[in-house]
Amino acid sequence: MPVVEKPTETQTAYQRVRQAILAEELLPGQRLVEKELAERFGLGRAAIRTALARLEQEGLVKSEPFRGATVRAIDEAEAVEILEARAALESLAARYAARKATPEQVRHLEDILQRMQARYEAGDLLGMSELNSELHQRLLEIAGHRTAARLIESLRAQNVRHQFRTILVPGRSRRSLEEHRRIVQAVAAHDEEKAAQAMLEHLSQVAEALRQAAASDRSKPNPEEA
Amino acid sequence: MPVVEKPTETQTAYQRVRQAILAEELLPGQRLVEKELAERFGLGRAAIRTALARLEQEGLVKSEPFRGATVRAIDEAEAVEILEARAALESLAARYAARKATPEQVRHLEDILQRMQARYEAGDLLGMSELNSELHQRLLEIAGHRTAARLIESLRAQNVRHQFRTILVPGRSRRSLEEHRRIVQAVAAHDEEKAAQAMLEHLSQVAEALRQAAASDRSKPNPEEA
DNA sequence: GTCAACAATATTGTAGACGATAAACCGGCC
DNA sequence: GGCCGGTTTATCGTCTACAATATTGTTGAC
Repeated sequence: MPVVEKPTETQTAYQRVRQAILAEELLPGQRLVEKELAERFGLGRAAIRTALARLEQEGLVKSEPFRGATVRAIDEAEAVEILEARAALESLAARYAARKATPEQVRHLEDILQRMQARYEAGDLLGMSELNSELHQRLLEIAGHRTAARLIESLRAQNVRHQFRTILVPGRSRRSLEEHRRIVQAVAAHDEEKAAQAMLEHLSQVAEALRQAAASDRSKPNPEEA
Repeated sequence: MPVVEKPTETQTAYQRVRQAILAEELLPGQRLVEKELAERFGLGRAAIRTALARLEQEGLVKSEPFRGATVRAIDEAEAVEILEARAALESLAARYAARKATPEQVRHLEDILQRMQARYEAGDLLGMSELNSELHQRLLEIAGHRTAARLIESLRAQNVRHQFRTILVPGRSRRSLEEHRRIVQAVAAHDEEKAAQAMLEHLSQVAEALRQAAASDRSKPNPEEA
């Protein structure tokens, strides 16, 4: 019999609501009525309530007294801020990864890189983006810096809605591939300084691409967004 | 008549408990029984409950299902991690501060620096530490990077218990003064790169001092800690 | 037709009771 | 004396009900 610790309602509430926000089933600005969510997920209002409190602390939800909670809307300027903070922290993590990576871990990173290359050549930008996330995730694990990891995860969650807006910037995917290659090379060489620098530049480039994408959106805005 | 928005119980609960932890009235490892806290602060258990949830998300409290919450204990290794993360983020903030500081703001920074110098010459290490905090705080305000500011504040809160352990390291205060001077100079000169670098080095030095203090603690542990 | 006062409604904030769980306790057995 | 089983207790997790508040809708005067 597997030891399946029965999770408490509050925990599942937190995860379900969080997941719904990350999956964009709940959109920014949307009201989060406690009773509604309770029924939707088959949970009690108390559970939803504390979940919302935690999510607010995490920055995914905004709530005002007696007026309820909404999914926090993050505009372009803030998305850039978040990316900058991520850059600072992931740069730290990359430094740690360069210090601690084992040969096997390096091989794994290089494997991911190769698969990214294959997706790039196949023109599969979405698949590339997934591998991108996997690479960053793996670097965090190698770094073993739990404080940085926690913060980065939180920042990444806040930016889910903006994560795909850069991949269509012309030439971006090619440069992205190159940036990742430099990061992995530095980690493989245990060059801490270079790894930190490469990661910082990489995410700065992402921020720049996001600015461009946002600027292009402003000239021909997306009609889907009512 | 001033518009004193009557705060809700949950909000006051959050602030009171948080304050109590930061003031070290509630010590690491100490149990946080909901009913006790409710009576102590004259609030309902529900309010305390959500306050604890938020504080857990913030990293100040640790709680396990059905076993209650405790003030999270942060050991030396984690304190160093937290300082490193702070360094990365405050470095970013210093870069922004260098970019955006007005002449008046620069004067204010220099004023704080002068007062630090005075305290240093008077041998008033505690006063110096206060001005230290004020300087960092002021830099954050000048930077105007709210994402970084939020994270830094959270990290600083987690390290309150370790913040004074470095000031007795021999020669530390003199070097600290010099490090701050370099930061302010770089900001005054609007040299972003230099400001970021100076802040990174400063906090790395603090981390180093903390390691030393911890090592010295291990050779002759403090008898006060039962 | 517009605006202000007021009533009705929806939703959150708070209180208290009850069931669920884990730790502490107790008694019997070896 | 130490260990295992059940029992008790403290505390948390959840539910229900009610009070407080903001928002919406309605009425009436001008």
